[in-house]
Amino acid sequence: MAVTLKDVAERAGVSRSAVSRTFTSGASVSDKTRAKVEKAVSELGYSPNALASSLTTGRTKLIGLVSNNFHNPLFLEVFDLFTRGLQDRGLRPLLVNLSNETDPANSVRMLRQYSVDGVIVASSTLPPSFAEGFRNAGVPVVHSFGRYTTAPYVHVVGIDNIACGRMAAEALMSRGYSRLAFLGGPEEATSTQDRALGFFSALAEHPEITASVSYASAYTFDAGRAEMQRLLAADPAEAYFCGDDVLSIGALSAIQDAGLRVPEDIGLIGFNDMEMAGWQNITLTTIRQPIAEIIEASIDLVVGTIAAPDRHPETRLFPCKVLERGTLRALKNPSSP
Amino acid sequence: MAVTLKDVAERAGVSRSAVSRTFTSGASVSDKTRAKVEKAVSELGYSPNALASSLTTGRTKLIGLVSNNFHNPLFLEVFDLFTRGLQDRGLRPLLVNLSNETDPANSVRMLRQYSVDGVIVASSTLPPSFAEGFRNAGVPVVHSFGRYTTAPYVHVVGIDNIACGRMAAEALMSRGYSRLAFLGGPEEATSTQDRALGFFSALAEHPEITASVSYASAYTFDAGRAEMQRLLAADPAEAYFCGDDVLSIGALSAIQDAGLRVPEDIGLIGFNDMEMAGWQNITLTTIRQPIAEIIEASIDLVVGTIAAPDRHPETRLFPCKVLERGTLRALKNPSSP
DNA sequence: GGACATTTTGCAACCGGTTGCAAACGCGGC
DNA sequence: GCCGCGTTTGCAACCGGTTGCAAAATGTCC
Repeated sequence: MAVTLKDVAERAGVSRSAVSRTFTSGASVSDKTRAKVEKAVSELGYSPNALASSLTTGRTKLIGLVSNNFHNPLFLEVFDLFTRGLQDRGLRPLLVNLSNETDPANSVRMLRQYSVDGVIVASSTLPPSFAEGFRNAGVPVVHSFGRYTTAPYVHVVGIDNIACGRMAAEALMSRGYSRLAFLGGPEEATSTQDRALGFFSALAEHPEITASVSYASAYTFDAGRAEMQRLLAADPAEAYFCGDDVLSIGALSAIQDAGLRVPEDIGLIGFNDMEMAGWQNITLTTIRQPIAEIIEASIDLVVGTIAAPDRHPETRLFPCKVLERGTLRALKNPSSP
Repeated sequence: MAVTLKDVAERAGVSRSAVSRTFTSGASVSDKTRAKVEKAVSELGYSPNALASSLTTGRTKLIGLVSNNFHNPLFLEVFDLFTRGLQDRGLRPLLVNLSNETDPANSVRMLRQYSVDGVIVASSTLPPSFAEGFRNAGVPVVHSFGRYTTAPYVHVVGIDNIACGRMAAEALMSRGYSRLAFLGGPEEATSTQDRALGFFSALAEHPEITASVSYASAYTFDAGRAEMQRLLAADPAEAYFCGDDVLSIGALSAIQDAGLRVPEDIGLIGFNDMEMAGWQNITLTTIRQPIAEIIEASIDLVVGTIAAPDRHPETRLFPCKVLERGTLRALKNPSSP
């Protein structure tokens, strides 16, 4: 059915090796045979079987793209960038959805069966041990959107969540809010832990500022809204740093429904800068995570590690910045008290 | 480096065939050798190379998942369902992002090089010819979210956009709106064309109802908002059927910013029912597209066609229904005029 | 214990490519 | 025409599995 190397060779009247060599760059083929082969190839519509060749070359150009984040709109952008970035380098993403999978070993086994050249774990909620599973199996791996560690065991690309927490605290203080709060995602998410850490460490130097903390049950609209409703019923703070944009939008809707004005009555700063945060019916002030750079670096790292497997694990963190929109008051004039 | 069949065979003291057979169901192996093999397997940590076996079996269990829809949040749900559905059947999605690719032939070639068992084209904006490219190459293919045709050349799974357009028109009329309009997506999208067709055909029987039409430049928030602003500046209709939820939300924001009330001043019905449509700050009345069923059927069809390649191309359309939320007035009592 | 049917096993060929190696070739110089 | 050199070519082995086939082992029945 499918046309193979042998068919082409026979048609062109050359050996199979000759055909193979016309397809591998750097091999020695005379112009004459190359021409014969190319003629036969186009007549027959041949294209080489990548999987068969991977058997001998040991390279499949398959990259496992593993994630458990199929509910955060930000990740649609992430998948878009990953797939295009990989394609541009001639690599193919084999997508693995971890949503209903708890045992990393299964994914490791599966991806090894397909002898992927490398793996990208794209998730801020998976534990580092997950990516390490691949590393232990000898598969080049990068943990994207992962947590910073001083002694990394796998490549990590992401942001400094602690610094971001600090940045959020400073943004709120510099706008004159003094009763602050952190509304985190699930307490067990390392991203939430780190952001809380940074947030409160920045506040430590400002005893005049009060701050409280609470956690939504998930990085979702409903969880953010529910938690904010609970907070409003008690004693709400003046400004909130929310763990995530989706959460923020949920919180925002609760505040608006309560008849309070944003940013006059309550200020809000989100995290991620997903596309929707900029929509004119939301205009969420948020901290932008440079996902394009993170993804670019992740791909670079995985490609580099495929080429040099013994390469030292590396951590690359990218700076975030506050994106001014409509849910925080204007900056206080720094010269006035 | 990697442990192979041969290693296991030597360790277990049996032939390579014996090892292979313990892994293929239905093959005859004695309990004794199976035990020996399994012992060796677990000692060595062996797992069979799926790609090597695909060479002889002709099955890779790889499914090309092709899409150009990486900006509509609905498609994150779509990818989630597809990847999980495929995984549950032991299939692996090889994701192809068509966003910067115009020539279908490239994708066809690439997916054939990886000898995928089948392809799912998930897009409402790609022309039928795209999916046909795979069919012509002898690859089982299903066009998900595709357009209905009476003489299908490939499997198509989706909805009846014409019926949906009609449904939207009826929803608006039954709520007492009489100056209607269709605000479509890009005019060249077949989904938009069909919905317009249905919409206006339902209106044809009601001369007392007036209706106009316009098109946003894309299925995006900004495009919806911009087009609605333009409409508001002229002579806006009383109720709009929008081509898509994202578009609707853009339009909604324009209406609200203009100080008009929804649904009192202007009614709005969207399309798709993406997660966000149900958020309490949106509460968009919309027509729900049963994506879970569509995806389930798509996977069934591609699996079925892999098993029986000569199977006749089939079209499966699923019914949509209006989802009552907050952007249309309440139903008019049918007994009153 | 022997004849026969049934199961289990290993051999060897094959899937579609790649690649080391040695033979064949082409070419310039004598 | 012959020699020596660098290129090009085909052979054959190999990558990691599967599978048809015949031989070997096992089981059954008398």
